Amino acid sequence: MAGIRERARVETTAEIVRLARLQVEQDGAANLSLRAIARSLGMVSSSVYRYFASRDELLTQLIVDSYERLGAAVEAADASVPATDFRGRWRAAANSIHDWAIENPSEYALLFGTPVPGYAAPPDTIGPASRYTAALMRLLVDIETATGVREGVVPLPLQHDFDLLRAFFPAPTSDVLMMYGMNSWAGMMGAITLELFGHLRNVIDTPGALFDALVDQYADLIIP
Amino acid sequence: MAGIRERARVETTAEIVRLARLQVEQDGAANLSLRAIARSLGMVSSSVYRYFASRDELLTQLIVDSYERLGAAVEAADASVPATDFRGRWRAAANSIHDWAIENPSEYALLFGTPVPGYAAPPDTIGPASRYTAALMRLLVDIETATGVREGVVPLPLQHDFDLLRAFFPAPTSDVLMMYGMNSWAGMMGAITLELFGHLRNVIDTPGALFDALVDQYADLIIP
DNA sequence: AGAATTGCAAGTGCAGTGCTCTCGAAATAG
DNA sequence: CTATTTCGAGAGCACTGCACTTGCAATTCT
Repeated sequence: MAGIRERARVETTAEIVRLARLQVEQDGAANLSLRAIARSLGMVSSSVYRYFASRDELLTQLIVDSYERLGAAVEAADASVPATDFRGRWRAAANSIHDWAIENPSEYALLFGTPVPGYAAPPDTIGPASRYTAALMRLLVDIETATGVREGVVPLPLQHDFDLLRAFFPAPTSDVLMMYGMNSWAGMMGAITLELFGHLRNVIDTPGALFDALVDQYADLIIP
Repeated sequence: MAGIRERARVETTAEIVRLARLQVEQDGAANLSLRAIARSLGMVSSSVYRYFASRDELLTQLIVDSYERLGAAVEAADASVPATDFRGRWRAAANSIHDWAIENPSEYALLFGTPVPGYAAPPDTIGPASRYTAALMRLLVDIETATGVREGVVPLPLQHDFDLLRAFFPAPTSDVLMMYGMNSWAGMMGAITLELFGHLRNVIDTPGALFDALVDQYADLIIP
């Protein structure tokens, strides 16, 4: 059952992905090339096609992998704090995203940077892509379940959007908290993007401190 | 004095930039090529070097142009509202960034998306790059000049960062307002980036409404 | 009229890209 | 122990480049 062939396939696939990630890191996702991977693998280009049907399929694999890793990091961070310590959970989750981005800048860029021209993400990516946001959403649900529903109104079109989002989660969440969640999500991703893509240079010398301070402000927003 | 040559030079330069922008739009900034521009211009590649010393210089010009246009849009929006209507000014400025991004997605991506691999922005870009933020900063200064200084403390490292930033502006601004400004900036850019790069798909059907709602929340933050 | 600007041709020196097809050697399955 | 599947290699197809320099002639400016 082990299968020397099966094992070889797994290893080669992993090696291809590893080299592809390296290539994306150095030349950007737009210049990912199966031939170059084959070359550094000491293989012939056609052989790589035994493992990935196309360049785009390989790219999709890279994206899915990165989303999964980010999602796992957020889930682990969230789980590492007592479930009722909402502020701690929020801080841990937010920091895990920030840390992951700083440690894997090219992967963050692959997920949240400029889309690759000519590449359209297939539906397979939707699930993995929503893993980290689902973790954040569960935190919101937990907060409101414990502390009571928030009163307040959001603009009508957003009410509909939030209704659709709520459908995917066990306990409902109020419009206001969802709105605060959006605020925090946008701010968090914006701060990371600005930092990682160099827009805080000559502006903020301690981006880590800025991020922490922002996360605290978001905590005040989502936790009563 | 008109100078047929001078005029031709200006026109050709503009045409090169126009075609370059088109190319960036279609294939991404990483694949910007002087040869391709020369081809669509009906010129020979070496001639383009009479106008731009290198590919990177052309790219820099593109970036500077885009920053200037964004800056001009924000300044115009800010100026189109009575100076004392702070909420109106904030809304106008924020919306002008959002609108500009939606109307010029590839330019927004060029400025705020993944940095071009192998390209380092020269110092010439710093000035233009800070034009739109300077406009926002002036709004903050105006707000605090009119409504009084905010009390409150921010983490120590940020105090230093804010001190350096303040040095560039006539009237000082409180740490707290600066912090709220950072919050709004990050949130705004984050929301636009998420929308433009497709991360709100399957999440929010009315991104415009979300942006407006966020801008209102930021207004509550920066305007007493 | 001399100087500067511009475009062209040609060249240097470097490459590739994605993807398909056939064929033989090996590993597995029956 | 044969039959099937798997996989790498090689060749090939269709498509093309890229950045940047040099020498020369025509045009425009001063």
